[in-house]
Order: sequence, then C-alpha cells, then structure tokens
Amino acid sequence: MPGKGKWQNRFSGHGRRWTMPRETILQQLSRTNKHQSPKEIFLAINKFNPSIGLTTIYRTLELLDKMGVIHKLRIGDGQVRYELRGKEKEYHHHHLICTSCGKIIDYADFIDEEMELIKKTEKALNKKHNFIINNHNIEFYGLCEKCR
Amino acid sequence: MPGKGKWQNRFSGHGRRWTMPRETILQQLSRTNKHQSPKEIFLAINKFNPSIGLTTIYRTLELLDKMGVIHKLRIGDGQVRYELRGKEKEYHHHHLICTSCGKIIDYADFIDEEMELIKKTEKALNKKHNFIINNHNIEFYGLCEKCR
DNA sequence: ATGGTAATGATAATCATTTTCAATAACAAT
DNA sequence: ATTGTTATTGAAAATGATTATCATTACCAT
Ligand SMILES: [Mn+2]
Ligand SMILES: [Mn+2]
Ligand SMILES: [Zn+2]
Ligand SMILES: [Zn+2]
Repeated sequence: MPGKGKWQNRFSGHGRRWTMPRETILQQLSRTNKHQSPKEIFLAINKFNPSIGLTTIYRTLELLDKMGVIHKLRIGDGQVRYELRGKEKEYHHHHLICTSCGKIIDYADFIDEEMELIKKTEKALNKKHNFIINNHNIEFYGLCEKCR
Repeated sequence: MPGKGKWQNRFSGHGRRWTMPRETILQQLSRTNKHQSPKEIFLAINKFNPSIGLTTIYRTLELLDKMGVIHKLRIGDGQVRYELRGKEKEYHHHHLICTSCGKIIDYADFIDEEMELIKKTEKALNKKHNFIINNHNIEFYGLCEKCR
C-alpha cells in the first residue's frame, strides 16, 4: 500500500512498531535538509502536535541512527544534530562549519580523490594497528560568508 | 632562568599571570600523551594536590586551547579531551577511535597526500562558498584490536 | 612592600541527555 | 472484531558535564 510512508516497511517484522510519533519525526526530518537538534525537532513538531514528548524524540532519533536511516552529527555546539541519509552514493558528504554562527554547509567535492586516500589510509591503519575501521568523519572549520 | 618551566614565558606580558595551578595542569598534560578529560586531569592532580579545583581545570584548559598550547578534542564520549600540541610539523595527526572501549590512537600516515587533498579542497570550498577555512578535523571510527 | 586586579575555589545554576515507571497503543493471534 | 502481549510513550526526576557567581587570594608591575 503505497502512500503510507516510505519508511513503514523498515519497522515491520523486527519486533518494532510503526507509530505516529515515529512517522511525525521522520516527516520533520524530511521537511528540510538542515541538520536539526532534538530540541529543534521537538519545537517544530510541538507547534502542531504538542502530544509528542521530547523524550520520544531522543529515543526515536537514536533508534533511527542505529537503523541507518539518519546520521548523527556532533559538531561542537553543545547538542547533537541529525540529518536524513540518502542512498550511499548520493549521500556521502562532509561538512563545513562556521565557528562564529554555527552554519553548516554540506559538500561533496573531490569525493573520489578523497575516497581513494581514505581507502589507502584505512588499509594501512588496519595493518598497522589491527584496527577495523567502520566509518570516518571529516569536517572543516572556519568562517562563513556573513561572519568573515 | 631555565628550569622554571618552558611555558612560563607565554604567560608574561599579556595581562596574564603564571600561577601554580597552571603550572601543575601543564605538568599533568606533559606527563602522558593520552587525551585527557578535565575530570581525569582533576583526579590525577587531586591525588597530590587537593587544593586545585575542578573549575580551575576547566578554565585553564580553555585558556590553553585559545593560546594554542593544547588541542581540544570532541570525540563523542560525553566529555571534552585535551592533548598537548607540539610544533606544527611533528604535531599534525589524526585520530583512530574505538567505538567500543573509547581507545584513541594517534596516526600521521599519508599526511603529505592528505595535506595536498586538504589544500585543494580548501581552495575549492573557499571559492565556491566564500568560506574561510581555519582548520579541519579527521577521525576514523571502528574497533580496536581488543574489541574486534 | 604594596595596590590593582587576574586568578582561584566553593557553590549554585544551566543545560543536554538518560532513567524510571505507570499508562497506552501496535499488532499478532485468535 | 476482540484479545493479550509487550513495545512504545510521556511526565517527571535523575544524571552528568560544563558555566556562572562571588567573595577571597596571590601575582607582579610599580
Ligand atoms: Mn550534512
Ligand atoms: Mn592525538
Ligand atoms: Zn557564520
Ligand atoms: Zn576498543
């Protein structure tokens, strides 16, 4: 049954339940490509649905992150932030963060060269330290157009 | 007067004062190449000098970071961590973080290739987004030898 | 030696995130 | 459709890291 939400199927048959709060939270994440904090998501939802509690936002975001549906960011501004994940290819990007106003810019330039270097580094580090690398995090800090 | 500590001069003549707590904190940072949290530093110092308060640790670490003497790390384990900075060349490195036990490994492999890519990326991002890039952060997450 | 003031430490306050727990609602089995 | 199981929820309290307050202390230029 199409139209019931593209995520519903990912919740069925795993002892998990498809609930209204979860659908609402995913809708809110879809509404923008910004990197939203739990509180921001809560406030946005709260305007039209005050019955969903902040605790549920936290729990759901954590779950969605574990499921791989969203991506958790920890830039250093005191709260966690989340963004929806796309398919691997179209999703992979890094962040440009303004240390003055906190603006976050997505970028995916030189991804190919970067991936090559990452692969090489991962292989070397794996051999050297016997360390299994699952993912990486790259971010640039500086001043955005307005703040420079 | 040598022996009085290699950092003392960095505190003179800027309206800043060279104090016993600051010297002790820098000593503690020198004692290991681990990435210590404020609380860890506090506990280590507290064993032989219980007169230094946690608040001072926080304030001093923040100051030292601003001065460029130490480097602040925010891996995602709930507390900030700091490490001493060496000279630019010998210092520059990234981190390998075990998501299971929290172990942090420094590495500096492929730094040259990496710097080349970083420079290229920085230039492109600057042109594209009119963003001034001051520094970057790269870290790999995975499982260490013991935790795999 | 002394005065101005940067630095300190104890305490309280903030603030994001977690935990607890009783009530609710999905949903598989009837 | 009704039921029973239990995953999920929301309110409230708890936690834990970091910050703000403020009276006291101690650098250090004079
Ligand atoms: Mn992004
Ligand atoms: Mn390091
Ligand atoms: Zn900005
Ligand atoms: Zn480990």
